[in-house]
Amino acid sequence: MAFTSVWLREPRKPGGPGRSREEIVAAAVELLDEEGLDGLSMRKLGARLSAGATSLYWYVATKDELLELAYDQVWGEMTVADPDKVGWRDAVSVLAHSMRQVMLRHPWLADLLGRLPALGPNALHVADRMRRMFKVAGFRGSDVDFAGATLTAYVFGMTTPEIAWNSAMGETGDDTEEMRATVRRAVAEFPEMIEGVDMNARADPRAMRELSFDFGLVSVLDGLERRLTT
Amino acid sequence: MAFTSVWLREPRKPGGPGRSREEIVAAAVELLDEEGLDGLSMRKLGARLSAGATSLYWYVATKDELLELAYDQVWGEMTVADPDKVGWRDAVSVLAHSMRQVMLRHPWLADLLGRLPALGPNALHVADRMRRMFKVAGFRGSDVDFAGATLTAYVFGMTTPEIAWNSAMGETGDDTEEMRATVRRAVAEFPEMIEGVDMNARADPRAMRELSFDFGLVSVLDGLERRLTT
DNA sequence: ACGATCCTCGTACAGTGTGCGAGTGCATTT
DNA sequence: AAATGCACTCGCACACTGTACGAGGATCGT
Repeated sequence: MAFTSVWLREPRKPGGPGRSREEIVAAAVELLDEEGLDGLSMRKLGARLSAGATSLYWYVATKDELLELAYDQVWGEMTVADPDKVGWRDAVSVLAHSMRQVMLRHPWLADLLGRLPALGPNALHVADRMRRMFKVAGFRGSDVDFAGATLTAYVFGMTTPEIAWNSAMGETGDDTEEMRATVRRAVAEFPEMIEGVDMNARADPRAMRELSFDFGLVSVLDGLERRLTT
Repeated sequence: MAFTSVWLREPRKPGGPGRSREEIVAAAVELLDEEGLDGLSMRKLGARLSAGATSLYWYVATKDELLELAYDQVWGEMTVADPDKVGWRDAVSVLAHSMRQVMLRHPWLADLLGRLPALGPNALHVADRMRRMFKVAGFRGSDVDFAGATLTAYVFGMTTPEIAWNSAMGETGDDTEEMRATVRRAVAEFPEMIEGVDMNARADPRAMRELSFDFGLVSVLDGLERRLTT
């Protein structure tokens, strides 16, 4: 059996006197936020809960299961609007921005996206609502899924490099003049690139990324809308 | 100093009598293709080259550097067309499909995308050519970068879950009836989702993903094109 | 023959996930 | 009250990881 997931098997009975799965997952998310995916180890997590490392294995079968739980936990932070009230374009747009914000808040999410199936209740809830949005928009049949896949692909694909950039820059936030110089040297032989690097040097990176995200989002929404009228 | 990269420092002089960086990187790519990102360890890679694990550290400062090199290596597999000959839409479309194919061929790529800066020569070459494509299309200023970011975001965001799905399904390729049943149980309480799952059950997954990719790609290209006319 | 330089690798250390089995405390049954 | 059983904790051990260090070998210019 190649395919397993926490969500496809019965959990242990809750309500016992010991620790709970919830607080373990909450602590895991905390630790992940503070130290990143590599910073989460069973021993460290155990220490944070004043427990032995192997105690956690009573509540969770493997570390991967724990990651699945933490993963779904943050899916719960996405805000989904009702397309019947605000219109499908606004609803989708709000969801897209919300996804981006959640990813920026939990940078380790990007690492998990490509590795875990999104079968948790929170992830399914978001997917369910998104399907509704695109049905309200007028999509039918497989196109509903296609449109949803396109939207999430864009958001994840756009935000993932943004996160990589943030963490590469470390805590300083902005890129230093020195490092911009070395990058310029690296792209020296690519004429088109030099232009781009020089342009970006004069701009506020954070605002630039916001602009870039909105530009692409509007494009994607326009492109999807066009599928409806033909 | 938070930011480092192989590409921003001088490499060791090549041409010595010993092993070369090239064959190490080539072996690393082989091993990655066969066993995935977790399957690559310095000891295993050393064994494959009939060398001690720590010998490799003469050519490469850390394992992360090696990954950066392997990463850029496969960027070299992308095929870039000349937009002056085939038109920008075709050129971009060919590149997008090529990116997807390369990712499917080297599934570990998806894991690295969010973690490494793409500063290698091959990655820069692709970025350079893509800039050209969008300039030929008519984009100016920052919009050139925005359009490029949108396109790559879509391709990576679409292909990454596809890879995750493939590897979750393991070698069987297709999803079994049994597992489709368990998934159906997981989504039982989300009305919109059930419909989607049932629909997909009757379709060939591989063809479906191809369709989905093309649907989104056309949408993105249409959306970008619309930015030009306003 | 003698360095110097390039290159290899054994050993060691701190860290990882987790299987196993012994131990603790509480609840229920006898 | 005693005994049984269950829920839970955790120390130890194993196989594995990346890589710092330093001792050795090989090849070359002189």
